Amino acid sequence: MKLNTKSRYAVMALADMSKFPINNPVSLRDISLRQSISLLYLEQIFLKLKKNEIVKSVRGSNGGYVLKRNPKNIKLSEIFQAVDQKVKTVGCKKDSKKGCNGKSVKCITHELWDELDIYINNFFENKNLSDLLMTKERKN
Amino acid sequence: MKLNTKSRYAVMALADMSKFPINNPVSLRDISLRQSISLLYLEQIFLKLKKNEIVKSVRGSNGGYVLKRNPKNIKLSEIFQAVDQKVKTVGCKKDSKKGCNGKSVKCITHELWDELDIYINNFFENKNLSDLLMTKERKN
DNA sequence: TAATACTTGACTATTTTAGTCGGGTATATA
DNA sequence: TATATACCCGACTAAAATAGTCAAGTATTA
Ligand code: FES
Ligand code: FES
Repeated sequence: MKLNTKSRYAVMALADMSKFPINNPVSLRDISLRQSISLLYLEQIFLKLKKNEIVKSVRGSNGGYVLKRNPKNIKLSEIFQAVDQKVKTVGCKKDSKKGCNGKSVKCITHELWDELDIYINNFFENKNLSDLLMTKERKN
Repeated sequence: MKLNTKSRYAVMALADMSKFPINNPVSLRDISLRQSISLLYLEQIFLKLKKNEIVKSVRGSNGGYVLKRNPKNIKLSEIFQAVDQKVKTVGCKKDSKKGCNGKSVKCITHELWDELDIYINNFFENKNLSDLLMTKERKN
């Protein structure tokens, strides 16, 4: 079980932004340099964050991205959803005839994975961006 | 975030076995048929379960695998460990010079992922095989 | 002695992930 | 108004991980 880079980078980048005064556009170039994340990859990620109303963009020189809401009100679950990172541990697929098809007859483990999904999502529901900032000294 | 088939199949197969009287060898062929899992893949999985003292094998005809302990005493965390499914959501690698290297300077999100890992592992620590069996009617 | 069933390492196809490329458009400021 | 900055967006590709197969066994029992 691991996280993909898209989600990790999204959280890293947004946490980076949260350290600056709100309404002050932060350019992806700067985030890219500070966090060592490919600029082009960041662009891809921020497009999704924008579509999902987490950030808004300011074009032109001196432009960048701005958090659309206070970090306190941005839950990690929203960020994950925005970058298409779903928590889905069940293995059943509607199409398959045999085994796990999750339809009429659920397999013996189906309920377990459902429970796990809810459990993990719960973690993300209860964390927001500003939670990340209030840990003792941080350098980058 | 998702689970790989190895872990899912391992849990499914062991849950399947738990339904039979202990000391009664269950052949992989039977599990394969009941759970629609490739026999050859199951063999691979059970090799690991055996090495990790979760099952023991009985060779020859009428042979098969037997749980080494009572299902009550087999935690899901052990099963996951056995099939090399680690929960590891941090992104840092020791080698990389820049960004997340998890050494002297941990990035702003490192602690978060550590916390998440512990949280998820906790779920597996507190579930055992027999927990899966005591849900109302189950067909397969 | 035939059939069953475990043993093991190596190999391969498929899918997913991570990241790049190219060719844009909008805006600020000099 | 020219130019640099920085967002916009779809398509593409390399690399890694996953899922599963193959081949060639060995041990045991009926
Ligand atoms: S996991 Fe849903 S039916 Fe098996
Ligand atoms: S996740 Fe460990 S340093 Fe970034």
